Amino acid sequence: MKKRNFLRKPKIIVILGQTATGKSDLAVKIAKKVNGEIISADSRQVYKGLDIGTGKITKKEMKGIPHYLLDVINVKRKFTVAKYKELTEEKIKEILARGNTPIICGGTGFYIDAITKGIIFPEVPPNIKLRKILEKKSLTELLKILKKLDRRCADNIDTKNKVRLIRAIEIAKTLGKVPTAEATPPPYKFIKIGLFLPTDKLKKKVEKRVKKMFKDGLLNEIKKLKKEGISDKRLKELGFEYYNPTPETVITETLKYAKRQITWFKRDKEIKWFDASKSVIIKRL
RNA sequence: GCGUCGGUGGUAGAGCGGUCAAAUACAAGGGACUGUAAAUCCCUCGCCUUCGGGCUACGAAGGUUCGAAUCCUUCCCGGCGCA
Repeated sequence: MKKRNFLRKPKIIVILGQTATGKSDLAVKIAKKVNGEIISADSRQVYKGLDIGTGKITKKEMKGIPHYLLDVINVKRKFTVAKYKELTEEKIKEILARGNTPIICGGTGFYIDAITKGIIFPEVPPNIKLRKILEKKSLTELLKILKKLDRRCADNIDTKNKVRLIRAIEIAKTLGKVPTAEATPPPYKFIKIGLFLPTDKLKKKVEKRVKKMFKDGLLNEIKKLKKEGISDKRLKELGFEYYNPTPETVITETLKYAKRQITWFKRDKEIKWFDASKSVIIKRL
């Protein structure tokens, strides 16, 4: 009995899915039942000061459950998946050491996969200077550069995707070549719970949520960011909520994003999906 | 009422005798994704298809022409100007 427990991989609960489906709520509920501690998986909630626009959970809503990977960096700086992976793996270990259950909760599929599939990122941090130079070049120019550095990679890359081309060059320049995709399965057992809503219900939920966002002072949040010296360009990067938002644009953009999220999650067959409008869930675990 | 400009695919909007099922953008649908990921990129997008093509389409009906979204006539609808 004892032996089997010892050999079993520690369990980690993952709650993912579309925006506005109530992931945070569910995470807190589950955390209460299983001595859980929550790690956010949201590429924007990591920033301090992006609260209303990102729909960040409030202190009150946390109901005393510890939350991590929220507010870990200044908006002026840039966060990356690799950093996310590093910090999250650290947190997982800490939580497990305490004898609690880590719960990863969020909608950024790439971040979740980084943890869950153990993606190994080549150790080449972004080179802003280089990127600035490369950005001015055309696709064919970039491809030519990459071809010289790493023929094989150039033959396989999406030649129309500038962002990817630039990153490949960045890696090849420092490593000599671009390593093939790598991953090591993490020593955990992930239980993936996906939340979704039927289109009409999602729409209503998003509308409600966006209205509340404006009522809660999204515009003030933006004003504050601007006062802190955040440029328009940066605000744009932070998402459609942060650049000249109106309730209409935010609603339609959110819905579009929700669809893209589904495209991402669809290919992960380990996810167990639940209709968030039907309040079943929990139980075993 | 007269004059004038216009009516094009889900929307906006090109085309103004053949190369037009109709540029482009957006919306929609599908997909990719290994350090920007709410990012970035790709495909499909009238109907049918044995993927060669076939059929129906640019407000409506006629007409001119070998050939019309494109020219003419009438009608219907909308904007503007004059009464």
